[in-house]
Amino acid sequence: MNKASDTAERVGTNIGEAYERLRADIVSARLAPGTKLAIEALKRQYELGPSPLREALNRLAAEGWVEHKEQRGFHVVEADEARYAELLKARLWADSAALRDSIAHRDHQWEDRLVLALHHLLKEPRFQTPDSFAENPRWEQLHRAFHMALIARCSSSFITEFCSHLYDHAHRYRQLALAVNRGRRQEGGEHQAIANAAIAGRTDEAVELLTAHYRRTAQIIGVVADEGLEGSKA
Amino acid sequence: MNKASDTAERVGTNIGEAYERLRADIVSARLAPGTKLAIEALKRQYELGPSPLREALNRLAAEGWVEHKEQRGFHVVEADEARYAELLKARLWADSAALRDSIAHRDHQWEDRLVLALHHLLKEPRFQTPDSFAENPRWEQLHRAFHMALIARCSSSFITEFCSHLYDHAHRYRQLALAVNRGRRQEGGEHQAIANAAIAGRTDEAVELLTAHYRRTAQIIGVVADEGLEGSKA
DNA sequence: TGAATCAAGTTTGTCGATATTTTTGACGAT
DNA sequence: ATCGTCAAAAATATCGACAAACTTGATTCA
Repeated sequence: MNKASDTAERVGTNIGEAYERLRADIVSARLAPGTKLAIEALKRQYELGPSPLREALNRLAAEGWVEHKEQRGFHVVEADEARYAELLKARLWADSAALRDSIAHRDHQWEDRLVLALHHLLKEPRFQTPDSFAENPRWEQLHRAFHMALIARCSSSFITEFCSHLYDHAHRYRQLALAVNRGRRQEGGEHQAIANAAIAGRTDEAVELLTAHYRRTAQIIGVVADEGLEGSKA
Repeated sequence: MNKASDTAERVGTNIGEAYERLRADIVSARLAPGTKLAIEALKRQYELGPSPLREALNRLAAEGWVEHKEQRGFHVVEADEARYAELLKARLWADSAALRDSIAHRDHQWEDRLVLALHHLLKEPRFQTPDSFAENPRWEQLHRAFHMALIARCSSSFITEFCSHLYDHAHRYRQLALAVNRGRRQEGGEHQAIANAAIAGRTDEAVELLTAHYRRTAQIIGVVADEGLEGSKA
């Protein structure tokens, strides 16, 4: 009788719920880096038993969201500048490779999906209200969809999944920065330009624009990690 | 009283044991692709309770070793040629990038570690007995250590961990192939040549040799995946 | 014969309780 | 005061039991 709501909410199992909610709370920075995730406390907060929570935490640990030390519980993984620099390097690299391969394998279906993703993204306002600093969650969702659409035709799902993974980790840093930085990014048609180059098959240009896009984001977040990884460019 | 052995075996927690053993059984192909991993059966086989097993399975699911469907349990993930092709592409790309960066950041400590890893690898016989097809597990361990030593100086741990992950998945395919193929690979000094080029700072040559090494392995395993990923070379 | 239905059996997902380990905090010795 | 020791408290890891979901196989109807 703990699913007492009257709305039809057949979401799934409790472990699924525990996983989704914990993950969302970590990525959105509602759970700060380093926070201890004690089972007893989580049980009260999420109103779930220990088993679903522990199983969810194990999955999150494997995905790099929480750290697990035997007999010492789970902690939200730290987020410092050094880690962000490593994340950015991996991202510049992985997304460049994925985009190159995706463009090389492009087809009409990919193109259509990309055009739509861009269209929807451009229509959506980035911030909740014109003068708030809180991001519009719907925008974030469309932003993610756009970036995934770019690399959708990459021929190795290991790589696209890796990119997807890195995207989420980067998103966490963006959210963490928002809580401090309160800078409001204006990206003047960057997404449009990337999509145009990709669709036209101008691979080098598309990759260049995409990496510049990431580097600019990184600068706003406030990390100087411009060295880049050797060989990330063609 | 279930740790009744008299030998001092303080390995750790049960979830650690469940994780290690399940993982080892999957990677070594003792558990075939597609095998159902029913909790009740595992409880008997590994003599562990359901909680450690479920937690371990959740971690393995996040790492791509098992698939989990809600209310339908866990299965060892399938291993077909298409997946192997995608794995190989990711590997060619990721290891090339990691090796380039590692060489760019090389130092004496890295060099020494690499030389030692190579030395130990060359000393160890590859197969258990001269005419068996079963690989020597100690050799496999040293082989892994050698490949990790190559990319150890890569400046993004996200990438090295990704490579490490891909290595293990590739290892599983190697083990699966051994059960059928029984081909005995002779690699005439390939590792030596890669290490030499890397230490000498001949980046392009080292990457070339490494990718050739992977492609040759793939051919032996029997998959034609030579297209490669665009942009994997400098 | 073949498809659909339904009940029995099996398995998953979940909880509460418990043993073991870690952490806390008080106490006393240097 | 500082350090070390030890007991009390808290937290983790684990188990066994149970409810809900899925699977199986027998039975019925066309």
